[in-house]
Order: sequence, then C-alpha cells, then structure tokens
Amino acid sequence: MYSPSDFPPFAVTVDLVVLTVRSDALCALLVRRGEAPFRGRWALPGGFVQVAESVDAAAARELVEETGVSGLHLEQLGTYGEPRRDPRMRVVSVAYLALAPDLPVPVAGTDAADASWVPVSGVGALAFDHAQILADGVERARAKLEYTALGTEFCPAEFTVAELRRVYEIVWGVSLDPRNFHRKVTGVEGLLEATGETTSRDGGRPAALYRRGAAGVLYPPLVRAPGS
Amino acid sequence: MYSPSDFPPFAVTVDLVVLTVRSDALCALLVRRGEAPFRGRWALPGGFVQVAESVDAAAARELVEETGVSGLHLEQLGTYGEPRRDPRMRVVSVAYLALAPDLPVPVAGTDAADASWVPVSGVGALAFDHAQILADGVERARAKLEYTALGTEFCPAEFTVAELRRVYEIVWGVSLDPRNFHRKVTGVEGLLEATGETTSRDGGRPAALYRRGAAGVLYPPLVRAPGS
DNA sequence: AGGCTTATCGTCAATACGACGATAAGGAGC
DNA sequence: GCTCCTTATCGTCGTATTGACGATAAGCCT
Repeated sequence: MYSPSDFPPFAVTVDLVVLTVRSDALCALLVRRGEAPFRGRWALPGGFVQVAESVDAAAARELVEETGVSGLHLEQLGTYGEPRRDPRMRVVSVAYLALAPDLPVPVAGTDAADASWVPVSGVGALAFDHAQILADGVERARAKLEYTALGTEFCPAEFTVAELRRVYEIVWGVSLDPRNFHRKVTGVEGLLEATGETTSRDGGRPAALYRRGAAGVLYPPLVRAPGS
Repeated sequence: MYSPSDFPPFAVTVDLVVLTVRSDALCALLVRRGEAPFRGRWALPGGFVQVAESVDAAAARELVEETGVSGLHLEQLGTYGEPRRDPRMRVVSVAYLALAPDLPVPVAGTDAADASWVPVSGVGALAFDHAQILADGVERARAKLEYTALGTEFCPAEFTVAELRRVYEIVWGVSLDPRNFHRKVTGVEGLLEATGETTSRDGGRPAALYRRGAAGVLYPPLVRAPGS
C-alpha cells in the first residue's frame, strides 16, 4: 500500500461550463462567489468531488443542483491542474461542458450568492482560471456543431429548422442561408425526425416541427467558412 | 482557508497513451508492472503528479522519462475518476495522448519491470482501467487524423506521401487509393513542405521527400468512409 | 532491353455546396 | 374578400471536391 509520503494530496473539483442560447446570445451559467477568494466575482458553478462518487457523477450532481434540470448533454471538457490556480491549496479541476435549451431561471446554489445566464461575449474577469475554461468550452461547442447533432441540444424537445439555424448563427456568430441550411439538415439521415405538426410562432408560413433524431454525427459535416 | 474536513484527499496521476506505427501495426507503449496491484500485468506508463508541477508538466516529464525523446505531440485525452479504479485508494488519473514516429526501443522505466511496443489489436487485459483509456486514445487518434495534420507526427522528420498514406491505412485499418491520397495531401495548403530531395527506399520510382508544414488543420478534411 | 515496382498526373462522373430565384402559406391591415 | 409582409420550402445552376481508375514517369533487377 501507499504511505502518505508517497504522493502529495490534492483536492479534486468539477467545474461546469453550462451553455444555452437565449435572447439572441450564447450565454453561460455563472454564479457569483459568496466567499473568499474572489468573493463577489463571477465563477463557473462547480464543487468538490466526494469520496464515494465518480468524477463524472460529481459533475452530473452539480449540474442538477445548479440548473434543476436533469438529462442534459454533459461531456468532459478537460482538466486544469496548474499548481497555483487556487491560491489556497493544490486543486485539480475537471471541467465539463453542458448544453441546455433555454431554461427558465437558474437556481441559486447553496454556496453561491447569485446565479444567472451571462452572454459569453460580455463576460469579464472570472475567478480562478475560469475564463480560460469557459473559452475552451465555447470553442468546443462551436467545433462540435460542425460534425455532430449537438446543436439540437440547445433546442427544446420540438423545434423548427429555423430555430436550429438560429442556434448555429448565434453560436458561430455568422448568418446562414435559410434555404441551404434547410436543405442540409433535412438531408442528413437521422438528424431530424418529423412530428407532423407545424407551428407559426415566428410569424410567416408555419414551419414543420421536428424532434431530435437518432443520428449523433453529421455526415457530411456542416462546415464553417474555412477562414473563421 | 479550507480545513481538511472540507474535502476528501485524492491522489492525482497521469497516464500516457503513447502511439506509434511500426511493423505495419499501430502500437502502444506499455510497461509491465513490477509491483502489486496488477503485478506482472501490462499497463500504461504514468506516475504521480508532484506538488510543484502542473498536471501537463507531469505528463511531459513522464513522457520524456519513458521514451527518452522530447518534443513529441502531447495532448490531454481525458480524466478517469471512478472511485474504485485503483484498489488501494482514491486516485484520479489524467490521461494524455502522445504520438511518436518509429522510435528505436523504449527505455525501461525505473519502476517498470519491462517496457515495449505492443500492437493495439493484440492488447489483452491491462491493469486498472487502462484498457478503456487506451481504447479512448486510439479512437481520438483515429478521429483526429481526419481533420488535423496529426498523421505527420507518426512520421520521421522527412517522409514521403506513401509513408504518410501508410500511417492512415494502418491507423484506420483501411486501404486508400494512392493517387487520390496524393492529390489530396499535396493539395492542402501548408500541410507538406517539399524538401526537394527524393528517396527510393521503398523500391519503385523515387518519391519526393516532404517535411511537416505549418498547417495544423486539414481543410477540407480527409474523411473516412461514412460507414466506418 | 524488358519487366517490375512505386510515384505522379489526368480524366470523368457523382456528389455537395454556395448563391439565389420561385412558390407556398400563414397573419395584419384594409 | 384582397394586398402586403413574413417566413418556409423547393428548385436550379455553376463550381469545388471526391472516388474510381487510366496513363505515364522513373527508379531497380535480371
């Protein structure tokens, strides 16, 4: 067995990058810290991994605690382990990326003074290295929209092609041709599943409603312009 | 500050998935464990993160210690934190993926009884959850060949188009049309840099030698068949 | 020289994509 | 009702990329 001198002790935490699309902007769920260090500063939600739970389970637990919603897409983003990233002690943090549809209002966490959706473009300084983690999460989401069905995770259970297109436009910060986008996404096998219903909630001609299909990958991919 | 009761202590380790292409097979660097648990079983190389070093630095240090070569491509693969993954205590391991050209012979590590390149197709049971980590690393490498210049990391400093093609064929386990592959890779801006030299080490007409170019991404990507 | 091997260039049809015209189908104002 | 406006959806066309594969180039071997 190991003796305590064989290895240095670490604290292990999880941090969550929870993204959603609302009010025409890509937003992240942030909490305001109620304690030092970085008291009053915005930070990513997260917390300590407990002894008996896996790291993945800790992330899922925190996600439910913070959003009040379960069943969201959740994937590991990366692990951040600079020696001085937490001034108090040696903390290694495993970051996770979660995507959510436009949820009502975030639940104020137990140890957070405040919680809210903040447009990622207007995020200022964050606690610890959370600005870097958030940037990595946003970049991951942007990249995965190209070749996976991840965009549908930002949409409610039933959605129109135009709503999915707006997700892409907002996350990528570009504008896409509605006709080509429609041709593209309806052409990918298994991406969308027609419900048979229509809606006219955006004005204009009623649009067909779809559910997420079984396909997880987009082939061929939906590429951003080479330059961007 | 935290008191010790605020958080459970963890040990943090790094594990390395070091891949290379040799003898017509994709091989991983494995070490034979010299101590319990899993004594005598093959495992991924790795070790404890030290107090004063970052997790990334620990991975780089272990990589040099195990291969004797520095400057290899190294990227974070994922973090594995099931409570029981190490029977002795709670260990969270950050896995890294490294790609290497065909190196001479691995250095026997200090705490490993033996080290060698093992074809990934013939890997049996590994210690801990290392089989899963290795599988994830192989899958990551396969996926990244599609849209990055990562394949060149498996090649020596100067290589031919055919050698790069063999990397793809072996890693993906497919055969590719030499003519289309040539057109493709020579057509991607910045991927290959001609040296002006040629070689005929494979028999047949001498082939032009190239160096890795500056491009890190392949646009358009080199896609595997949709089905596979 | 003739044959074998691999490298490299070309051709052609199928496919995917960007730009964009045309039509469909609802609501608002009259 | 009709007209206009909005958005949805379908279609067309020219171009770029791909996969299949023929043709030629340039070494080595006998």
